[in-house]
Amino acid sequence: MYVNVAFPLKVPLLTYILPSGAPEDMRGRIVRAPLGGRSLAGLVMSTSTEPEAKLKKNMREVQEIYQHVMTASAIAFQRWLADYYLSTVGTALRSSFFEEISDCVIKEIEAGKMGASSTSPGQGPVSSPFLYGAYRPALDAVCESARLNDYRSFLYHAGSSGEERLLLTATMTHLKESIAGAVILVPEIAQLEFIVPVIKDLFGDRVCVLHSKLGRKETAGAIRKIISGSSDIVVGTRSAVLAPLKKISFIAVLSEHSSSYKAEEGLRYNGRDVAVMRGFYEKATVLLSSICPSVESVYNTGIGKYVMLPLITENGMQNAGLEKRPERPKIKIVSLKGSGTGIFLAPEIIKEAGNITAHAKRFLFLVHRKGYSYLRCDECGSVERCRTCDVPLIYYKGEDVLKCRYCGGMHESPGSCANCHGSELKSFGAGIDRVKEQVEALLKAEALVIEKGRPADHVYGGSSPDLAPLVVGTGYARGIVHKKGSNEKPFGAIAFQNIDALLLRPDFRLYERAIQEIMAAVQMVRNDGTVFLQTRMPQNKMLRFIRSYDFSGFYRHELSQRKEFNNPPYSRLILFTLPVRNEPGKLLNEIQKVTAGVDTSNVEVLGPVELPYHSKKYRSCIRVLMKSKDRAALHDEARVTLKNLEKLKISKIIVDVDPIEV
DNA sequence: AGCACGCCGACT
DNA sequence: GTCGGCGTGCTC
Repeated sequence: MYVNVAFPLKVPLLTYILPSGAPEDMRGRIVRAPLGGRSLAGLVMSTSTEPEAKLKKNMREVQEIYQHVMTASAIAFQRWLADYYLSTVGTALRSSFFEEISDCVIKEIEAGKMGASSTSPGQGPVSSPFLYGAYRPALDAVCESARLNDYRSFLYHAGSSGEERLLLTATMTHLKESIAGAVILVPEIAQLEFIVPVIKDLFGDRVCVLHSKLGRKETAGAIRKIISGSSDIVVGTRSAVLAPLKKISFIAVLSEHSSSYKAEEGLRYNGRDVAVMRGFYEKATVLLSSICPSVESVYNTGIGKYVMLPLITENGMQNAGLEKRPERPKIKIVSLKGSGTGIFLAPEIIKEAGNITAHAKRFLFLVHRKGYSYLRCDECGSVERCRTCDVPLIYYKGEDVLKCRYCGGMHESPGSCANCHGSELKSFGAGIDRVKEQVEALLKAEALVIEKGRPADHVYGGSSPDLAPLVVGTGYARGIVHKKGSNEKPFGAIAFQNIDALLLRPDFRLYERAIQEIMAAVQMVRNDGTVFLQTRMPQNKMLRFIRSYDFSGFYRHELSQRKEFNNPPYSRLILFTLPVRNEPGKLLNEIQKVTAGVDTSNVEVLGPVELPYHSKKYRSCIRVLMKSKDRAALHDEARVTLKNLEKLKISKIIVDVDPIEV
């Protein structure tokens, strides 16, 4: 007997001889085997009676055989993971806590105390059961599927993140007796504090938490609980979807639209997509929910891949003894069209900000640019740009310097235009510092600035920043300002100072991002409040859909656009990025030769192109984007292309299947 | 991942 | 002349 073993390394499966007397059921077991000069734990992926003849001579023997850690379906899932993300099983295993698993298995064997521990029941539900009546149709659909013990995915478009959690807890309460293994995903660690206590109330000690900020020991502890069987309900961020549960009957993905589910290093998987596939392999029910679902997911409900759950009706809420769903905040388009170039805030918004703060409520100005402004030559109209990245440089007034947002390069404030040597360089456009300046001048009050990388040492009028009535911030302000554990909405109103900055980027997903960002802002505003969208293009179709919460109009229009330009979800993308250290001329040529070999009957190749790369070690990067309607053909061509690129041996290659930022 | 092999700069 | 830098290759 021979075994094909995967190691948590970037190596293919290796074949070993089994010692006589080894058990028959080797697949899914951990073994220890010699590799190079050392001995390493690996996973038996398959067995064979007759290996390739040429290997027979130098084949080595398995040294130690341990227990099973994976079922046949878990192995199939690992193979899919490696395959789909154009990687190796070893790399997939490494992302799937294999090292922690093998450590734990080997340690426990040595200590001689391996055995199934008993599971303790939870304390029972604490949330009032009558609430769940409102969710009846959605709830019934999910529960019925779960009881069938077969794979199905649902998409729930919730009215608020509270509703998302409510359907989840309702489902888990109803399925309490039948749930055997569950994974609940949230996009960011901060969200865990809202959901973990609720799930712990239901399932007690069966719950464990898994996220990337846990230390080595904590991760090892969580993995030990999971593989020993004492914990079968895992709540966590992206990586929790790979938790080594033996059985999974239910998977939930909250805020499924979030780009945080996409891994940006290592195996670049999308936690939401992996959740769906894991559900498929484990015959689990998958519940995706969001206050603003991704265009992909809505498309998937259209083609029958997911089931769209019915919204909670006003009627249903009344029948359940609930008050009518409160009014949502108003979304108002404010035109800056025709205003002077030095005006960054419409009088209407300033007036409302004064009004809001006068009533002891808070007002947030969201600004999507850093620093003070760009600099433009008054003579020739050219904007100061970064010499290496060719993006406009940002002027920081306080420090009197120009910085490149891309490479971080800093330049002394120039006295004259780089283009025509004109001496009049004027501020143009507004960043967060310039908006703060204008807010303070117009409202004659101090404003708090919240920005990533800027210490929050500013204490407003002697009290804590939590109370500052006027706040100017980037999107980052969301995480900071939300009061812990409170259901109260932090703001009376929010203004997107320049929504056009979100609508004019060269990315086919920009409208989707914009609506998601606006809906996230809506969640932070009191129901009687307003979200202002300041724009110089008030007739923009997307803004008009968003203003009236017309989601179906939005998705219909967006899908038709995606179809017209053959963008996802109507096509699939695979992106190769090759960072380069010096002049890429020659390399570019060689890559050109590789990509020229692609069979373009089904697959489109864009590039290679040289682009700036955000790193000190590398000067730039070369990108090749492959695109196709046919997923299988795309993967086949991409696999061949990757092999040929690897043959060049000039650079490391970053492979991104289903990239988000293109 | 580790460990070997291998080809160019500062040292006894 | 050697010691050692870490860039590429291999591990059943």
